[in-house]
Amino acid sequence: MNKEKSLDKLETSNIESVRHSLAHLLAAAVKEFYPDAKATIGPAIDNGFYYDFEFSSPISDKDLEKIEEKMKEILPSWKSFEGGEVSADEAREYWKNNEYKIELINEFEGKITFYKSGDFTDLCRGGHVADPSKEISPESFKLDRIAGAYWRGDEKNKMLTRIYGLAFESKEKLDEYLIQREEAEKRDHKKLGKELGLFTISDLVGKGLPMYLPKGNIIRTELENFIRSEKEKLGYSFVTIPHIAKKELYIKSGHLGKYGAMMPTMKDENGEEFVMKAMNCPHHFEIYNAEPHSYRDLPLRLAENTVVYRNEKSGELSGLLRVKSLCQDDTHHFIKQDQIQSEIKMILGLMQKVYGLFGFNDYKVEISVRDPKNKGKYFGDDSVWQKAEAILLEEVTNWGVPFSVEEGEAAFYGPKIDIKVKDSIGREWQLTTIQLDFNQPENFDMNYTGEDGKKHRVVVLHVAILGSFERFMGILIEHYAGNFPLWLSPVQVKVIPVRESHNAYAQEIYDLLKENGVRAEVDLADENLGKKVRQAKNEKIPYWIVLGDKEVESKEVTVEARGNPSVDGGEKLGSMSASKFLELLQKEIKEKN
RNA sequence: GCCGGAGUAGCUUAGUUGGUAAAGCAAUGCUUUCGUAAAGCAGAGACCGCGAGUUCAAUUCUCGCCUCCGGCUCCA
Repeated sequence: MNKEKSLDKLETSNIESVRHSLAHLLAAAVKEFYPDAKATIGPAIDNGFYYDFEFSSPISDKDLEKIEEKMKEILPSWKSFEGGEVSADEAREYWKNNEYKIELINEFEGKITFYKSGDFTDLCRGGHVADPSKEISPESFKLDRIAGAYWRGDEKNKMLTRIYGLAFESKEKLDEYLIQREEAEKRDHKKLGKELGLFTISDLVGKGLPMYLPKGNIIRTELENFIRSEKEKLGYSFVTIPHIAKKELYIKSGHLGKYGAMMPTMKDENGEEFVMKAMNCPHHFEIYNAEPHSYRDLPLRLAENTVVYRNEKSGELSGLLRVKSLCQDDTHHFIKQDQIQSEIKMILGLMQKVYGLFGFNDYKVEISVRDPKNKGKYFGDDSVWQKAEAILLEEVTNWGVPFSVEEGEAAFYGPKIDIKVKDSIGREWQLTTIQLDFNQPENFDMNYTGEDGKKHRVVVLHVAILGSFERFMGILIEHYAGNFPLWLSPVQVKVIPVRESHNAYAQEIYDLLKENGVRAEVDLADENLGKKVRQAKNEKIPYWIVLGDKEVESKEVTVEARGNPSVDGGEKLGSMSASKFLELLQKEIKEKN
């Protein structure tokens, strides 16, 4: 066991060396075609490597093929990586035409090292394979795509051209990855959303403004009802707010100063400026302040499923995952300081219940804390922060899941717990967020009367469990590959008569299902059974019932289930009375599994 | 916003070295009445993303714009 583990580790570090070595090879090949291209940096990444260049004229995808061929041509001549150390002056002289390398050299403290393979020398701290010609198979890597990337990741800097490559231990692993990626793309929520009639985005309405089609709206409504009822069980109070507010509200909250560019504004006939809400906190604060509060009222949890509007950078918008209008399952918890811990425990409990129900196992937990080197940019005193961070840490530790602590990622008003889930092509999206806020209670002067009869400051928790219905649904579509569990399925049962003469019985069964709250459809089309079954399967409907002479005579229904969607053919459940089937459906819908 | 790619019937795609477009599926009509992943036939359906320019002629070439995809940056 131990031995295996250490072997794995060795392999991992070896593949990193391979990927890093390939980045050098890529730069060498690029230099062959574009001698004046400036190579900047080129690290190994998860599935391969990349290298950023400044080209004097743009290159495109079509150029990748020849560069890849050149890499394969050079590879056999690379028998080693020879490293060495140089002085800063020598290094500056060698890379005198490359301002990017010069910038790096000027920043280096300590040794400056370079590595040479074949005719190509690069500034590099090391980590290569000993003999590329022997240790790298030309079949195990492939240039993937081309992209723009700012120098040092800063949008104020010049945009460079990044070439991404894929690299694995073997050709087989590379092929496997490519097939996997292809499979993942099939469950893309944008593609399935269209195929299954879930949502649409109209150019005329505007980009980033998705609209739910009837079937998608069923899923959304079910999600909304679900999260509402879970919150109501825990004693949350639901409220409703308007979607615009006077500019002054956001000046007071500080949002306008910080995020004004992302908040659409409008003027009324008197010239008064209103802002479309991009967050709900200030409205909920005003609801809190509408009445005096006693310590006996706390925790007070104001919840709402409500749409916010955010002007995102246009290149960022993507299907349901990044949009301009999104409905949050937002909650603001108004609590006493000594309730922070129990409240977070409760919220994490709710979150685990929700994630568990959907079978989300592949998520990342982050605790975002202050940047310890820059405490000044956060609100509140040290002791409260330390306490708050300790509580988050303790609660997440108790939970027992792996997590990372992200320094400097806290909100200016407090630390937070963020949960990120991957989409079908591996990108991470934040869903749940739990934020501890000591700033806005001061700002909005939010108080309660304590046992001692004196005024005390409340603490606010900003919480969204699903995050936004849009993003959650996007992730859910990909997670289930469109095969939603029964309770979420837009169409739960399709009634399929074998021949026209069975239509009346089919209609009768359909009516029965509808009357009992089952979302059913009846397929009366003039088509053969095979085609109707095929359609039901393509529509990813969980159950369909086939009705022919046999069923009409026995007064039963023959039930088939979608079963395991990855294998052909449904799962035949046999014949039963309609009432028995209805009972099974209602049980499954209720249990939501 | 920036870099690269793309936009042809509802969908998936073909095509034109410049002469306004082809197919399958879907939809419609007729035939067929069928027991488990696509029955047959027919007609219809396209300002070839939008706007300019070049040309006798532009879906095709050039420019601008819009939208989408991947990436960068950002993300209360």
